[in-house]
Amino acid sequence: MEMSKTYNPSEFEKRIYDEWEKNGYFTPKIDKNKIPFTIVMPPPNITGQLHIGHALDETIPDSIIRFKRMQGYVTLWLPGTDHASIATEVKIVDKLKEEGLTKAQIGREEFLKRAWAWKEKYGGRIVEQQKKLGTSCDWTRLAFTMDEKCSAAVKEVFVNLYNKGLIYQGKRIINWCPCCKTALSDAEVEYAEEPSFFWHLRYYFKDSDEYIVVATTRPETMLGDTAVAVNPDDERYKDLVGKTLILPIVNREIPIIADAYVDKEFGTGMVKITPAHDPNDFEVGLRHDLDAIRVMDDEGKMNENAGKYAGMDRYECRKAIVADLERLGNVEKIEPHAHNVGHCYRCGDTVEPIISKQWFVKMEPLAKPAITAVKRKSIKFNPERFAKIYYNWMENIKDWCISRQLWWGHRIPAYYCENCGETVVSKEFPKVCPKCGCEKFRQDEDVLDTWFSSALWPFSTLGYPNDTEDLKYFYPTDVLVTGYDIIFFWVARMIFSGIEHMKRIPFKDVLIHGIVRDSQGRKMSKSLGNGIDPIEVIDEYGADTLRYCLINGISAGSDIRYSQEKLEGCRNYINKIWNASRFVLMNCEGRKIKDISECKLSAADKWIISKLNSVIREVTVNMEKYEIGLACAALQDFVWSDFCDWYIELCKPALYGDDEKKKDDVASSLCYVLINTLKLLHPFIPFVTEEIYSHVPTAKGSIMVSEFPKYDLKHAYKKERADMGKIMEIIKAVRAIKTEAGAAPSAKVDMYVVTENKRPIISSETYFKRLANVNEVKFVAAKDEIGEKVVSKILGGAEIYIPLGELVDTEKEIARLKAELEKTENEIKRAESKLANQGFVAKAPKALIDGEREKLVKFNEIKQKILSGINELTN
RNA sequence: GGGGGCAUAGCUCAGUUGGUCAGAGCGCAUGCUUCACAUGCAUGAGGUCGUAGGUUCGAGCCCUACUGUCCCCACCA
Repeated sequence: MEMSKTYNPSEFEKRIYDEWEKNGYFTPKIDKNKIPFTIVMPPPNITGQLHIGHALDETIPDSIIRFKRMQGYVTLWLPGTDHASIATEVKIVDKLKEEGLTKAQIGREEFLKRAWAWKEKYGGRIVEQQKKLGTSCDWTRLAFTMDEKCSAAVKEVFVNLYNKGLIYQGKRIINWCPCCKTALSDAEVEYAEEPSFFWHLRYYFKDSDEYIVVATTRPETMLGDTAVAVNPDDERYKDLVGKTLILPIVNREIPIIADAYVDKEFGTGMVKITPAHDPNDFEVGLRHDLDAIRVMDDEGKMNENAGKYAGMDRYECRKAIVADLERLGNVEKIEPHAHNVGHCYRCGDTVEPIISKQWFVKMEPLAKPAITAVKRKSIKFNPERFAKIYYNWMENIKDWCISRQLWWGHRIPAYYCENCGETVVSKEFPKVCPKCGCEKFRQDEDVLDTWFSSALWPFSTLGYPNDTEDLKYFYPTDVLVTGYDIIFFWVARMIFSGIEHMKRIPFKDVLIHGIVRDSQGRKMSKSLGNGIDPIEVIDEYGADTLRYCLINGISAGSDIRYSQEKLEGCRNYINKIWNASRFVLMNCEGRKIKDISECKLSAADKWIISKLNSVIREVTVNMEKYEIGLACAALQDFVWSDFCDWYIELCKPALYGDDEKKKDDVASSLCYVLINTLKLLHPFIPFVTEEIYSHVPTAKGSIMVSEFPKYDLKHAYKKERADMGKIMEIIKAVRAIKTEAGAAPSAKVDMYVVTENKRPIISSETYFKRLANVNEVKFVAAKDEIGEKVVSKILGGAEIYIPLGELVDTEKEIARLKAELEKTENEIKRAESKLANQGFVAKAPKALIDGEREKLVKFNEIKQKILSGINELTN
């Protein structure tokens, strides 16, 4: 089948993906004699649709895995999806709301039924979208964080950590989202500065008209105050410690205590202490044995401890309390104040610090070896600077609140004896209470933080806790590719989990990428409406174009900008590849395509083979360093400039000639370069390369499982490379002469050459004819043999003269030569001053000094030639 | 309050261990209907590499300070 005239990706992408999948190319065959290469995919949420961030997140590892697969590794790219506890639950609740129902009304069992139905319905959607992108992951191993495998791992890990004392239940201050009605971990809270007020309140002493002033940003919490604290070193208040205050409105007696936590300099130096609603106050409360009085319920409404405010919403209550305090004369002043407020990362509601009984993971013992692993470079962050961010988090880590008051998720495997209240943590439902022998238990109502299961992903998906073949062969994985936004949520937790439970790091490299921004550098967001739907882009431009647009020119850790112009540029590049391939294949038709070792190769053939050889090395080296952007850039330069603009043009004289044998040789060389170029390109733009490859007569099978090109010293061809460089320089010079003189590029001209090395020029005459529209190449000993009306270009080692007759403007030519003279003289000056520098001659490497000397000689020669040229014209 | 990124041609960005490194793409100008491609070809204009010092024979590249800008972390009530 012929290749169609234009690049039309929609004609083949789907077909090709189906072929790959049908042939099982994505599924590795475990082979103990070969080296595995493994990547686990960051599991997208089942609530999600593929967005541009996913597209980037998946194109990078896909390029890496395709490269490694072609290099002969046994590659596994393991895909999966995440149950996304809160995100999914919120969606289900919303849907219930539309039906006029609540969670409580339908009950846990029915709710979970609906959640699973949701998963069945939407969980697969993103998978189909990933396939459109060309992701070469092993779908036979598709995992889900709540499938049997992963759930078994979660239970195993929970029980083990509990038995080691690393999971505990405690009543502590946690972040509470009144909207989602669940506890959150510290990582799940996002802080944003908001304009607010600083309320300065008067608290009177017991039986006195005197008062002190405390400042607060959350006046409603005063209902739960159980003390006022000052710094023990604060001379101003030393005498007040131990005195009793009367809490306004509530009329509770509260003491003034001394605690080092208080900053003397800030505010009034006196702090109201609310142990139930502030993490610091909670600590103070513990130290001073204060009561913790909760005044807010789980919905963010004031509770029975709030007296007459009970039932009010927290903000409503704030207003009411401030009004009441003002009326009572308890407000000293109110000043504007920018306040850092925590928000739920899922729903955006303001998070309340609330005292609550939750499950926690004790972090310090887990964090320590995880820090060491990175310090020792067992795990390497790329770019390295993200290791710092990681250390910063890990070294200051606090215990991880893992229980969530939700239904969708891994239910905590803790059971309470109905009789004596004993807690039993076990993988199975317990039979007998170890304490009282009773047989009745109820399971903890809560589920685990979504990230608890994500943390186990690199080994839970491979079969842990069972010692499976997969786990033995593929663990630890090789590289984790993800965005910097989830280093804390995910990367850090996988690292300590892998070390703790597998006794081995989960991956060797962490490749961090940035986020995709719009053309103006803004984050893509729903509210701005500047988001890009990757599926629409794929439908219009093809998956390869989108992929290339995302990875071309990226560097690790940096954000990238997406723009229509860039996208079109990438489409044009692929179109270029398409058409160059068409040209090669058209010229291979009916020809005898031989191995290049059996061909008589021209200088141009050897030149391109040598260039190809270099780019093979460059791509390979960069891909091994995960420098995808550099690999793409080097390749694009080779393909467009060397291969298309030069080599194909250099081949045309022979292809359009009548030497059939020569035509076979040129076609063979073109075909060789094309095949290897396609292979180099395949990891980045897999569809189009596969499609073209299928039309190449000498190519067999799928390019996806073909061997990646290898650098070969035999193909260095140093002499031909230098010769062709000279030829190309002359061609450019002739073109430039014509353009500058205002001659049409198509104007046939004679070319006079003064040179000591005629050989490469003689053998390249056809190139000058074809690429520079040269009539005839004539060698002369000196310029005066040519006559008047010539334009000259002095190159190192050759002088080029073109007689242009009437087109030669003597004045213009003199000016041009003078400009060139100036450039040359600058070069000479530069070289001279360098060589005059004692330090340079004494300390610089010899090759550099010699190079500088050679340059000086060369430019001096050129200078003389230009000078004589100017002289002649002036006379 | 800590920590980090970025600052190079009009725009978006490359510049690996300091020595042809001043680059690419887009845009711009001029010229091309040559049989792969106008989603193209050719030629060209454009930057004292944020500012000020320092190290070095030699600095976009290393060090220090500053300015601008973006981001992350942190309990300042």
